[in-house]
Amino acid sequence: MTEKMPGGSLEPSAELAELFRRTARRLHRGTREALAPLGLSGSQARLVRLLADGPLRMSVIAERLAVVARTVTDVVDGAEIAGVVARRDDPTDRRSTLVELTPSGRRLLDQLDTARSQSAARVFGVLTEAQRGQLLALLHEVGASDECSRGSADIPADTPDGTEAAR
Amino acid sequence: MTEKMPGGSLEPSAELAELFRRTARRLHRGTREALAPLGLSGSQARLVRLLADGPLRMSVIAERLAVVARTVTDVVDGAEIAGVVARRDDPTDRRSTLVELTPSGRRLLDQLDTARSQSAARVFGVLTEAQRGQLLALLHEVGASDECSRGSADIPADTPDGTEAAR
DNA sequence: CCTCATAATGAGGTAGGCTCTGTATATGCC
DNA sequence: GGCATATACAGAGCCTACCTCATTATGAGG
Repeated sequence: MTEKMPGGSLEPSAELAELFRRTARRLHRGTREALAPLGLSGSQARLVRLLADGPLRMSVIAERLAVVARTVTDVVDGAEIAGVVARRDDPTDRRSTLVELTPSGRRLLDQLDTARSQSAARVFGVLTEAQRGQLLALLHEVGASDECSRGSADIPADTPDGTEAAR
Repeated sequence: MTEKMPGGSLEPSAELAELFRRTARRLHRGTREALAPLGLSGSQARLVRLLADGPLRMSVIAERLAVVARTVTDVVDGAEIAGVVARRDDPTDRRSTLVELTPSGRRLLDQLDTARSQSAARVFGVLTEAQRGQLLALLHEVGASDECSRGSADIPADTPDGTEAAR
């Protein structure tokens, strides 16, 4: 199965990866176009959605968005400039900062949802309801195996196994 | 779980998009890590693989990689610096340039294949063979509906009302 | 007080795209 | 032959979305 196939045939996993890449890129583009009129980037939009339920600390945001903390600073910076979120001191810990939606950010929530649904539908709309369910289930399964390979917040010192240590 | 359901406005497509994004990112990371020891970036690796069957014109590469022509210049630049491809004049058309693998690039093909398979397997390995087939079929279907979003030619600009035009 | 951990951020980098502009070269047409 | 147009590439510069490393506050514990 790992032998190469002259003529362009690919192994299932590799082809899967290729197709995945393409589709993800299509989604990315579509999302960006849908978001452009709202003045938000994709990350900023995800941040806004994340804050719909209330203020969060930067570090919590990092974890939820599965990015390193430093990245959150930039995302929040951008969203703050766009006027959709605001930083506020955490009264319980003076080291940390809370990020919350501004009224204008809150008003955007609906549009964000619409934009996302529309751009997603442009890609997945060709599937039947049942197929979308299938795809969803498969992706959930694939995603469920993701626990130690990706540290949203670091995993600095002791990697238990080290199979993935590449930095 | 991390999603609330605001009146059911979270459609399956949107969740699909989110999951897709995450998985694609995981793939991307894995690929990059697998490629790092070979000294290639992901684009460069795709280029090398594309050239396995013989030299190609820049414009053809752009089409196959689904990027704009200008991007190919940079990818080829990088791959040329890495010593895995070389530019050559097209004898049949003095306007165009052919890109071909160097011997060292050709030697990399196997490793590239291995790296890709391994990193893809790390993500999709949790699925059964049948599930992978299912996923592949679904992605093919999704991808088949593409056609008009690539930035190489087209865009007939037939929406003069401007409400939806993002370009 | 001293030390260590944690929270956020400043500085700087990478990958992978994009556009707009400019410049050869080839070819069709008058 | 001369000119317009299409093709192919490159320079310059922008973007998103990440990353690492080092630094500054602050908190917690001995």
